[in-house]
This record gives sequence, C-alpha cells and structure tokens, in this order.
Amino acid sequence: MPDHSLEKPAHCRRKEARPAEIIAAALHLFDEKGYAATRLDDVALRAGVSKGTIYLYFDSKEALFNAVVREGLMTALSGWEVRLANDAGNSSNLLGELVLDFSRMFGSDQAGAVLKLALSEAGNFPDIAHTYHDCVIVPGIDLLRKVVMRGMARREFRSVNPEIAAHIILAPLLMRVIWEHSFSCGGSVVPTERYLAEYLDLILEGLQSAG
Amino acid sequence: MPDHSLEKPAHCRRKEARPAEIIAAALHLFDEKGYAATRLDDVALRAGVSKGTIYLYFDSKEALFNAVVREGLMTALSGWEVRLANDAGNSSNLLGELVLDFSRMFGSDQAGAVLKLALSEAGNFPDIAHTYHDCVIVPGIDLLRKVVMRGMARREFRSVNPEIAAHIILAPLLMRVIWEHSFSCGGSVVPTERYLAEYLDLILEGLQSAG
Amino acid sequence: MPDHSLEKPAHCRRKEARPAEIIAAALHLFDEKGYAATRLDDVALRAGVSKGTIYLYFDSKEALFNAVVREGLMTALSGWEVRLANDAGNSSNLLGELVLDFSRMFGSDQAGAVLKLALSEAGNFPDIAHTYHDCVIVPGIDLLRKVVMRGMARREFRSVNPEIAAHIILAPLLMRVIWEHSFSCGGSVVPTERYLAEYLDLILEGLQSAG
Amino acid sequence: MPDHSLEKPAHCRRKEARPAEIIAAALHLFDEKGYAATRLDDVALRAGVSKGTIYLYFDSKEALFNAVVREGLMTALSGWEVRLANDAGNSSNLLGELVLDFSRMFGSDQAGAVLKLALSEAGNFPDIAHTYHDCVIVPGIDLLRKVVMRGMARREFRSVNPEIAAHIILAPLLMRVIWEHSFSCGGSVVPTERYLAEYLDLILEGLQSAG
DNA sequence: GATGAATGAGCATTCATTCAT
DNA sequence: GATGAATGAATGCTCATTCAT
Repeated sequence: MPDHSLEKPAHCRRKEARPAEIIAAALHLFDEKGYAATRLDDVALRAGVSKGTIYLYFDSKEALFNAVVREGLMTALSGWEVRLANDAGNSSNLLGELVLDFSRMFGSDQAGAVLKLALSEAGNFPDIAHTYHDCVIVPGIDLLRKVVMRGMARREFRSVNPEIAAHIILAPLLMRVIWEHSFSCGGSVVPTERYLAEYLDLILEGLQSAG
Repeated sequence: MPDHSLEKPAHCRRKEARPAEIIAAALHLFDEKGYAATRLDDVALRAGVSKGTIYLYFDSKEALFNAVVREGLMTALSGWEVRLANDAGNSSNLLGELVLDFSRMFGSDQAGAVLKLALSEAGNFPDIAHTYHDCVIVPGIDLLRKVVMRGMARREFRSVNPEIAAHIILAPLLMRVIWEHSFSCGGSVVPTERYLAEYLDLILEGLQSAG
Repeated sequence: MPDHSLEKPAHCRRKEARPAEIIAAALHLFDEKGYAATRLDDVALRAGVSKGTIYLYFDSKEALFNAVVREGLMTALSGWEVRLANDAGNSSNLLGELVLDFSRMFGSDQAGAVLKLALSEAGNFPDIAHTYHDCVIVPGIDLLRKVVMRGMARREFRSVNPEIAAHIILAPLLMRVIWEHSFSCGGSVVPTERYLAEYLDLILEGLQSAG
Repeated sequence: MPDHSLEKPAHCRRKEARPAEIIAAALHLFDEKGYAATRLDDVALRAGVSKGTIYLYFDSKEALFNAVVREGLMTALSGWEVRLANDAGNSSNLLGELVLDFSRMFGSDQAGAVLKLALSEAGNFPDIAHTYHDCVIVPGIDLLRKVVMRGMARREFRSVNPEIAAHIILAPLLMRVIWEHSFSCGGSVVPTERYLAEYLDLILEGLQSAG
C-alpha cells in the first residue's frame, strides 16, 4: 500500500474530476457485467468514492448510464467532413484511412465499450439506443457513404448503392469490436493489423473492380 | 364448474411440451429485456404456468438461460457439409446460397434472438459465450471458409486469407441481426432482399476480381 | 416458547388472514412511532411474516398506510341514522348515548389510533386526510348536528348554530383521544367515566338552558 | 467580484439572528411535513444557510427540533396570572377574553404549529411531549381552572369540576388549531369569529345556567 | 464562522428460490 | 405433477452528520 500521508484526503479531491472518474468506473463495469448486474457499490469502490457520492453527480443509476453513453459519443470522427471536402487524393486511400480511423476509435476502451453497451442494452433503454444511433452510427455511415459516392463520382469505384455499401463496409469493423468485448477471453483471434489489411483488400477490390 | 371427467386434466395437457413452452417464453423475454431484467414471474406468465413449475424443469434461472441458448444452437446449418462435398456447381452461387441460408436462419425469431443474447450476455456467462462460439460461430465460419477455399481451389476466387474472408463475409449478416434486435423500432431500414443482393454483389466482386 | 409441533407451519396459514394481521401490526407501529419512523421490518416482525410478504398484499409502504386508515374507517357509527329517524325519546338522552358511542368507538385501539394517525400525517398524505375527513369526521358531525336540530325542533334545546355546536360537542371527545395517544405515559388523567359525565353535564346544560 | 471591503462580509451579516432564522425555517417545515419527512437540506435552503451551518448552532436534528418546540413555549399567556389576581370584573367576560387570547396565540403561525408538532411527534419524542405538556398545556389548563373556580367562588358559575371543565373549555380551541394544520386545504370552514362566539355562548350558558 | 463535498448506515423494494398443499 | 404463498438476501437510494477548506 502506498503512503498517502502526504496526499490530500480523498474527499477533498477536486470536484470537477469526480463525475469523470465515476463515469470511467461505471463504463468499465457496465461493459464487463452489463447494466443490471453492475452494483453501484462496485462502481463506487472502483471510482474510489462512497456510494452516496455517486448521487451527488447523478440522479440515479439510469442517469449514470445515460452519462456514460453520452460521454462516449463525443469522441466521434471530427475533422473528416473537412477533409472530405478538400482532399484531392485517391478515394481508395481515403477509404482506407477512414476505416483505420474507425478502427482506432473503437479500439480505444471507451468508444468500443460504449458501442457494445449501446447494442446490448438497447432493449431496455430505447432512448439511449436512439441517441447512440443518431450520434454515432448515422454520422459514421454518412462519412462512409460520402467516400463511396466520391469514389463513384471520380470513376474510381464502380456503381453501387452507397448507403448499403456503407453499411457493409462498417459491419466488419463493428463486429470486431463486439467480438472483442464478448469473447475476449477467446484469445488467439486474427490480429487487427492483418484483419484490416485483408478486409480493406476485399472491400476495395469489390468496389474498384469495375475498372 | 364444467365436467372435465372425460378430458385429460388441464395440467396434464401437454406434459412434454412444457419445457419447450417455457424456453420459448424465456427466449422472448430474455431477448426483449436482457437476462437480468427478465423476471421469472413474467416467463411463467407468458408460458402459462406457475412460477414454481419452471423449477420442475430447470434448476435455476441460469439453467433456464443455458437451455434457451442451447436450444437455439440446434437449428444450425445442417446439410451443408454434405452439400459442400458433393455440389459440382459454381462457387459464387454456392456462397450466395449459403449466405441466403444464414440470413434465413437468423431471420427466424429464435436463432436471431439467441445470437443477440449470446453476444449481449457473454460478459456474465462466459460458458455460454464459449458454447455459442463453438457451436454456432465456429461452424458457420468453417462453412464459409470451406466455400472460399473451394472457390480458390477452382480458380473462381482470387487468393485471399480464407479465415479472414469468412469473418468479413459473416460480419454484415450478423450485424444486421443485431441491428434488428437493437434498433428494431428504427423502422425504415433497407429491406433484407436489397441488402443481401448488394452485399453479395460487393463480396463476390471482391473475391472474383482476380479473374 | 409454546409447542408448535402440532400447528401448521407459519407460511401455510390462511391467505385471507394475512392482510388483516399485517394491517393490525402496521397500525400499532404507525400509531406508536409515526409513519416515517416505522420500519417495514418491524411491521413484518410484529405481524409474524417476512418483509417480502407485506409486498404480496400491499404495493408499497404508502399503500399499506392507506389500507390501515381505510380499515379504520369501517367501524363508523352504523345504526344511528335509523335510530335518529325512529327514536321517540328525549334528545338529551339521545345525545348522551351518541356521545357515549363515540367515546366507546374511539376508545377501542383501532379507531383512536387511526384518528391520531390521520391527523398527524395529514400534511404528508392529503388524500388520506381528505378521505378520513369525508368518511369519519363529516358523518360524525352530521349525526351530532341532526341530534342538535332534533332537540331544537322539539324545543328541548335552545336555538344555536347546529353545525358549530356539533363541532364543539365533538372536540373534547377527539381531544381526549389525541391526548391518550400523545401523552399516554402521563398516567393519572381524569378517568373517562368522570370526564364524560362532567362533559355531558356541561354541554347539555349549555344546550338546554333556554328552558 | 465586487469589492466588499467596506461592507461587512456577507456571512457576518446577522450572526446573532442565525439560530432564530434556522428555527423559523425548521418550524415551518416540521409543521408542513412532520419531523421525519423534513430534510435538513430543506431547512438550510429555507433559512438561507448551508447545511453545515445548522450544526454550528444545533448538535443534531433532534436538538433542532427541541429548540423549535422550546422556542414556541415562550409565547405563553404571560400577564394572566397577574390579571386574575387583580381583575374585579365579571368572570364570564374574563373567561371570554382568556379564550380569545388563547385563540389569538394559537392563531399565530408559531404557537399553532408547535402545538400540532408536539402532538404529532409526541410518540417519538416523549421528552418533548412532556416538556410541552408541562410548559403549555398545564399552565393553560391552570389558567382556565382558576377562572372557573373564580366564577364558582363568586356564584357566577354553577358548581362543576373545575379541572374537567378547564379541559372541556380548552378542547375546542386546540381542536380548531389541529384542524387548521391538518385539513387546511379544506377551505370553507366556519370562520373563527363566528366559531368563537357560538362556542363561548355554549360554554358560558353551560357554566352559568345554575343561576 | 461558514461552506458543501463526502460519507455510510439505514431503509424500501425486488425477485430468485423453496415447499406445503 | 403443479401451484403460489412465503421467504430473505440483495440493491438502489436517502439523508443526518462530518470535516477540510
């Protein structure tokens, strides 16, 4: 046990940090055990606060859950809209980089866990499912569709339904996230690098082959 | 009170059907509300039995959950191993039909719901996750890999990593199931027919294009 | 400890008796400690059931409180309306007997405790206060007013405002109940018999003196 | 931030007034919601101080409650002992004025609320009940008894038990206070003026009628 | 003195599980 | 076999109280 004699007592840590600490602890446990099976005592323990403290910042367990998911929404793909408008390069490269960005985003604990959570608990929290859908899925699909359309416009890609193509491109990325949060103990899956490379190869070939 | 002397007593009606009825009721509710949020009272109500009766057939709520998932495993893709060994046709068609079969399977309430359940509750029930993985996912991936390898062997498909390709082919199908069980209220998504057609087109193009 | 070996096990006692047993236990404790300070554990203990059993019969603590009060309403002064219509006797005697009846009613544990409860908790449970007012106070005042009016009509009583007179006649009776439920430990108050005799004497003198 | 250097710091404003402000806020809320249902947060809010400040002046919630009731005791009928000793007038008038004084006293928010409180919470705070009894009820009854005895001594009133008569005279006054604090929403009750007039008429007639 | 963030014991409520009928 | 009343451990939430600032 480290020596705390020089530190400030726990209950004096800055008020501003608390909500984030609690959210982080809650996200971890919600992801691990699901909403219903997570006890607020455990969240408190993990956040290093007492149970009552959670209620200083969140009205209820459900409100905490909401905050957890909403917090995860913010990490979205900012910057891509601008880049899409300006980038002069090849659409295949663009798509490849976008896919990599998605992968990085969901690879971080937070966004991946929130995705898993939103999908798992959608039945009990329709509002959250809706919010997640509108704030993460729809913009993601949008970005992909725009890249596909850009490729089609520039004759780099053959003619496909861009909406559906976007869904199909996104699916393996999301699936992989769910995978890792559901069967993580499974161990020896294909490493992300190789998976992405093969995946991009297949997708791009499918899109480009008109050429 | 009517005279039932000539009928079987009501509680003997379908003695053997009981477990299946309970499982069906449980699947419905587990799918709708998740494991933890489902009350055995509600399962009993929906199955038309008393709460105590559930315990005649299942040792505990968890045992019931196990039975629900295990029941869903049985519907798997039987027949395909044989067909793969004998079919002389074109691998693209074969893949197309296999994909259609997956889609039909998961489109049924049961298998789709079990997939959703297995993924959602994997964190709390590693055994179930493991079982589901071994009994559904692995065989499914196996089938797909074999078709891909068959296509490659017959020079119908270009050279890809068959394991990864199988995952990528499966992903949009699974994703779609999850989608429907999570955001079902969303309503106006792309219809399955169109989705599958575009999806097959993209995948096959990606696989074949070496030609 | 008595020998229970020949009795039925506790949880098999007849279903119909339970609510009444729980209500009786709750009334006792609500009266003694007030609504908020009464723990459902204690109610359960006193009723000889487990805490969960209370919830088989009542939706919540508040619902139990409602039932307790509503139960106390039923003991009202039935029979008096008929008697008032038929009795040919002297109004003073009639009033004396009615007062005695009130006193007996509120002297029983139940009605007195409910009166105390309804008054004490009126602030937090306006509905209950309202119900109590309508079902107990108003009919009680009504009865008294009718007797006063009867006495006035028969020239036995002088002319007073019957509504107000009824309130004033009732007040010492109610006050005594509250007294006993509030300062009961006080001990040596005036005995009920003497109190009622003096009270009736004063009241009747006040009413009759026109003569 | 404005410059307060010439003013007293805000938190020093009315240092000595604080306890009284807290007591007033507490009385209001205790009266409205009862002791148990009143949160110290709300008391603090209403008193315009922080929760911790309450503990600068009162050791505990119960201590605050004690202070609230004790504060209410002080407004008692001072001056009447002297008046009783000296007044040469008619006892009926004297009783009438005393009753009016009681009515005025309990009509003020404070004394009425404290009466209601003392009665409602007597079960949980026997000490307070005892104190209230000794400091308010007993002196009040005493005053009334003395007036009754004075009237009897002067042959203005007939012979009654003065102790019991005092209780009966007090009862409608107290009852009315309880009424207003319990069913206040009721609205259209008899106005105090009329009530008191009729009440005095009845009581005095009852006392005097020997004449 | 005054504050308000933090605490944690306490309580209402739920629900899987049992068992006498 | 089937029932459903009864159980009690588990858990979300509240609020009086404390104490570093």
